[in-house]
Amino acid sequence: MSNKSHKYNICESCMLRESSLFKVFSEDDLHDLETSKSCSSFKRNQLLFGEGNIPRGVYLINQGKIKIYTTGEEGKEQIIHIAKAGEIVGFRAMFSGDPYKVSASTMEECRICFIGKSDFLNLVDSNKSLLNSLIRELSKELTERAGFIANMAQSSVRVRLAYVLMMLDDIYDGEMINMTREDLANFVGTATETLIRLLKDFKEEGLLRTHIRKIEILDRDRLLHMVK
Amino acid sequence: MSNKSHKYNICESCMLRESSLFKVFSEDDLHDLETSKSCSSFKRNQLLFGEGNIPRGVYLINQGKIKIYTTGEEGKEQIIHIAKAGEIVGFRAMFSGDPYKVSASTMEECRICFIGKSDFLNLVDSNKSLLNSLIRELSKELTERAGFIANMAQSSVRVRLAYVLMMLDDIYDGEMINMTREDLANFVGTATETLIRLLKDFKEEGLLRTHIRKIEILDRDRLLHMVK
DNA sequence: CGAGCGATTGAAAAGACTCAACCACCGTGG
DNA sequence: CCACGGTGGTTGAGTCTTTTCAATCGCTCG
Repeated sequence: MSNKSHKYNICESCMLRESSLFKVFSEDDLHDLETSKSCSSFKRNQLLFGEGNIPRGVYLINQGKIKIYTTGEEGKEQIIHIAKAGEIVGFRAMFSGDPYKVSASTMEECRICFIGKSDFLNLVDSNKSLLNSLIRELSKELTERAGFIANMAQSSVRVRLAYVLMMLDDIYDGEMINMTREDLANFVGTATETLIRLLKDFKEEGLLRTHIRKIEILDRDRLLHMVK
Repeated sequence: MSNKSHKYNICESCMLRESSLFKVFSEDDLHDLETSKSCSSFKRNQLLFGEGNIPRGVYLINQGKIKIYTTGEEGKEQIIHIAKAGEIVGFRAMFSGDPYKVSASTMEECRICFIGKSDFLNLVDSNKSLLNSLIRELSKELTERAGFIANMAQSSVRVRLAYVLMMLDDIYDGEMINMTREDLANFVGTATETLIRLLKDFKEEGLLRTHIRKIEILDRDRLLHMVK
């Protein structure tokens, strides 16, 4: 199994034009960008960047999902965020210039565009509305994260699971939630065994159905009610 | 006991010039700002804004500490952040225009400048380096928050307390940590009783000394070692 | 077919929460 | 000046939640 990813510059179906962040660009801007980005395919479980790496650019997700996580000293991961198609990953660290404090890797087959640091910074520098979009985006995430912190700090594992399932239901938007029990446990911040037991409870209560690696939400309202 | 705060526009010792965010301004810009801001004194436990309020401007802290927190349905608070002199509070929600998702109130006597929404937005609009500073600031907080989430989600209450004490030691910078046990518990995300018992343990291990409403860190290194 | 990973279950132990009571300090009004 | 009430701090005991460890099962891939 080769670890290399296939590179190609011309991608017809590139999300570039779809991404909310890049909506603000003119066709000309986008054409310039076209020449400076490089698209690649990634298999499942490939690392985009790791804690401590120096940021070299940003990643625009065309297809697939990326987990952003930190790694504890005992190797336990904590998933902080799951990025989906249209999102830009890895631009926070670029402004500070500091090494990454988190890692990012693919959770499924992905198609991703890479834009080098200087190209991206030029782009940002020449376009104030992009700056504004970035600020809005960051503010939104900061707010989301406040809610996440409150939930993690105060709630039982049961409620935390309900909360995370609601987040994932949004992220997977229509599709079934598709991740290993271990990843899910690393998102909720609990032991895999505890997670499995709670999923079983939820299943028995008719809240969801489980499949191999997949979870089907049946009663969104009741889950939401548990959380708030 | 009057609940009104004393308003005054001229404040000689205003932190405006000290704040890292406002370093980028010229004296002229600052002079303009001088006319549009209004400074006030606040007593302990006064609310700056509450969850659901519409943002009307930003708050620049001259003196004192502000807690930013969410309130659960059962009234339990979760402190997300403690802002200190020099920080600007409440500007995230301004860009999105959404109502506040958090509340802010004073933890001690405070002196605070208020800058109205339109004044602030004009300022930001006319000054790209301020935008850049804001982005850097937001990125930094986002990174901090990632670490906080990981800690809250994965660690025992004991380690979470150590982590929060380290944060507070930075925030109180030299001074003793000064907050009620309840607030501290609401920061760590635990019951007040549990917090008190752990503080007692830490005290017996020589890590800190407790006073009324105050905590004196004795062995920073060992606490830091518990966390990482 | 065998290895290995992911999922699952059971049982015991540890951790944290709840409830209930009590103490200590502080400012107020009589 | 002192009793009073209130807030904040502390302690104990019992209970529930969650973790840990150990073992088993099923499926997929080489």
